[in-house]
Amino acid sequence: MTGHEESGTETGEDYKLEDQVGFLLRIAGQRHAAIFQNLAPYGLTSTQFAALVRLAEMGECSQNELGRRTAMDVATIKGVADRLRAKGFVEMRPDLVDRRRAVLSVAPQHDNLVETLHEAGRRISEETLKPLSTAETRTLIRLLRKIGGS
Amino acid sequence: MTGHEESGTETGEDYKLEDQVGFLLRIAGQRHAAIFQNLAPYGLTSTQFAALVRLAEMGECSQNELGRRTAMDVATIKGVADRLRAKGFVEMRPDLVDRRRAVLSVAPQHDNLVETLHEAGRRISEETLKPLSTAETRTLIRLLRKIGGS
DNA sequence: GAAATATTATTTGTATACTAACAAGCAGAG
DNA sequence: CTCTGCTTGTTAGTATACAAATAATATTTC
Repeated sequence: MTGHEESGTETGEDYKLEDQVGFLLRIAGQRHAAIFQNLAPYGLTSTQFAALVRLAEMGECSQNELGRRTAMDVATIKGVADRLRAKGFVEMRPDLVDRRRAVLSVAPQHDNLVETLHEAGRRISEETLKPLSTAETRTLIRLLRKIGGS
Repeated sequence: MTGHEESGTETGEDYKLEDQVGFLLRIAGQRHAAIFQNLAPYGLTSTQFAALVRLAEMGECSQNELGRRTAMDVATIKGVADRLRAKGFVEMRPDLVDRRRAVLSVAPQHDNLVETLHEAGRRISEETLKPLSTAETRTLIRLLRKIGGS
């Protein structure tokens, strides 16, 4: 049942799953997720981390805008924001001007939180990129950004 | 509230979310998933596609082994296999030798399925890699394989 | 001001993806 | 043969991720 090479015709330029971008992207993402889980503070997941870092950068932000700035769907950012609120990292108050909006902000009691996050983030990226040289790292970042659409 | 640069000390080598591998991997994966959804035949998802291609390659295979060969967890491959069976692409029969096992195989009525899958797979990879040159493509594949752990 | 349009947040449904726990079966050591 | 350890498949729980639909509110256009 190994017959994917019936004859010597040119149609059989065999398709290798292991060489496809999508497959490799998934596997690289899996390894990164595993590293993240080991090194991220407070049990934050990768998306929770991203949303929190971005929110700290912006000070205050509506939920949907935070989603757009972290490449998350409206449904996804809702779940992430809910869990960040449940963990006490994020606060929510109604917007007095636009009554549709809820304004998110980082809970004030976490003062050096941002520094902790940045440091952890750097370690996580470093560990993920450990198999690469400095030049390769720069190249990978550049190419990933290109196929991501920017 | 933009204060992440309190002074001119060297601690403020600012952390850019957009430059982190994990963030870029997620976004690249999102774009690939969108392309996949547009070009994949029979409404197959990326993981369903991978499992099906691999199973066709192997002829027959236990569920767990198929998972290992496609980089999927036992819990993940179960869901994928269930959905492939529900769609009629995959059949399951008990293993007579090892009574724990269930042997999976591609349903026989889909004869040119593999060719269709390979062709679609090539188009999907091509579209995903469209922003890159041929040399860049080769480099990306190589670097992704490296950080994926092989 | 009223109507058409857009935005914000929510909810439902589907599909990965992992952990952890479990039962059943298999294989080797003693 | 029995005990131990391993593999196989299943289930439950948590967390992305997206589509699609909905309700409430803003904005734009006339």
